[in-house]
Amino acid sequence: MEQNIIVSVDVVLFTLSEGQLKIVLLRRERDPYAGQLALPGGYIHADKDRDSLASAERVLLNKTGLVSPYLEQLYTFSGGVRDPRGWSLSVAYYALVHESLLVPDAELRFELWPVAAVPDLPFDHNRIVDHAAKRLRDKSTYTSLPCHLLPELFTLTELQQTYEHILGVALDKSVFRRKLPELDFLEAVPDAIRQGKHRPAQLYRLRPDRRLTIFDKTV
Amino acid sequence: MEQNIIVSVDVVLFTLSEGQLKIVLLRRERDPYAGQLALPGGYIHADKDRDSLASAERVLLNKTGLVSPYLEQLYTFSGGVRDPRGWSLSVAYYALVHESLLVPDAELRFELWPVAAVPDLPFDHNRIVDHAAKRLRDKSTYTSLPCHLLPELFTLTELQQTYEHILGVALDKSVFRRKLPELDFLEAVPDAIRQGKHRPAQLYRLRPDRRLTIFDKTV
DNA sequence: GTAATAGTGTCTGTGAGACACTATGGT
DNA sequence: ACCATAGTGTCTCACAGACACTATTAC
Repeated sequence: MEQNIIVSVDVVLFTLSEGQLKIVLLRRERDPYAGQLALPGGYIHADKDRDSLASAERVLLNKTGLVSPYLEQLYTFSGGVRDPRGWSLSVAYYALVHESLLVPDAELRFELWPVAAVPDLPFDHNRIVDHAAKRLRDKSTYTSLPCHLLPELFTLTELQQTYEHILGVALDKSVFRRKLPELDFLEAVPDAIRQGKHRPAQLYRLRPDRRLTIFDKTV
Repeated sequence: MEQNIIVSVDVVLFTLSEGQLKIVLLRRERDPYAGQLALPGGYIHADKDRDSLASAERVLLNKTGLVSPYLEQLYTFSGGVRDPRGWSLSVAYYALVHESLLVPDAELRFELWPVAAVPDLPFDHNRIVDHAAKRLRDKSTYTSLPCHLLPELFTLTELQQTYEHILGVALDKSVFRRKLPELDFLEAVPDAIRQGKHRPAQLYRLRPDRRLTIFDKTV
């Protein structure tokens, strides 16, 4: 049963920075494509990893130093031509984190690139990024997914802007505020008020038991 | 780079029979679990298969003798405990065919089981079936997916009944007929009329360029 | 004629969208 | 006082749902 298949995971790690959707890329340390920017990825270790999700968590921790609160399997890419080493299969995941978790580190050198301007990547990583961005956008139209790009506490205006940045369209404030509470995946944090130059705003957080709420309507 | 991972594909093949959603199961010829009912599946052959989709097509052809007009990747299942032979990874696919394509064959012995009453299956095949059924139901609420369970030509009433069988709810005839044409994934076949005991019905077919139409509303 | 299925017309309530409005802070 | 942002009220149009209606066949 000699299959000679290279089995790995790759992770598309999204964050929102400077009002743009961005992903984490890092310079490959080894061949093939040593020195080039690519997605965080690595072999599945059958001796260490419970399953491919655990592999993705391990890769993410090793390469970016973080544990993502949201990590979901995206799609599996495979074939004989995607990796010069031979027939390969990669289970792709995508993750969402708030920018503050991406602390620059001398050891872990990663870069943030806008999804709209990702450079040419080795393997079929551009295809993976496109697939992930489409999934994120599609799923954001009918789920609470964008919450995971925000810090733990956030205002409704910030949440609305997050949806707008991902979807690329302006949303009506009144409509947005009417719909979201009905879906009750948010809870107002008592006495938590965002102070600013103007009228203070109520802070909300994602209900712990509602990490991904699916709406029956579009947002 | 000795990974010792068993890499395979499994296929959940759906059809509609006797007004019920059913799947194809077959008796395993080899160990492990020889003689037991399980999903059609097999190793990925790196020397033969272009990618895992090609593996799924080959497995389907070998085990059921058919080429499915609709075949989509479902999810990848993996881990150290799902197969007694060791750490394994299976890319699961699901397919939809009209009942007429499932011709019983002396060589290829497969059985049709209602999704609502699938027996205990080896590996994590019950989980795969559940995942596939959920995907089919979810996706049927906002896409033209159920078309693929019908023959090439069908009436609007048959299409409506197909949606009803999958979704498990009754739909209003008038609403259904108002919505579907707007989505123009169907075309009326000129002079093709279904004759029966009563008023004849116009026959439709899926537009070849619209194999999977995604609605912006629910059906 | 009746029965049965195909296919259409019409009313109504809900809710998305548009947008004007009020509220509350800083300066 | 004014500005900026937070947050709400209200009108309208579109459309899903309900259901009654017409149309066309077999008998």
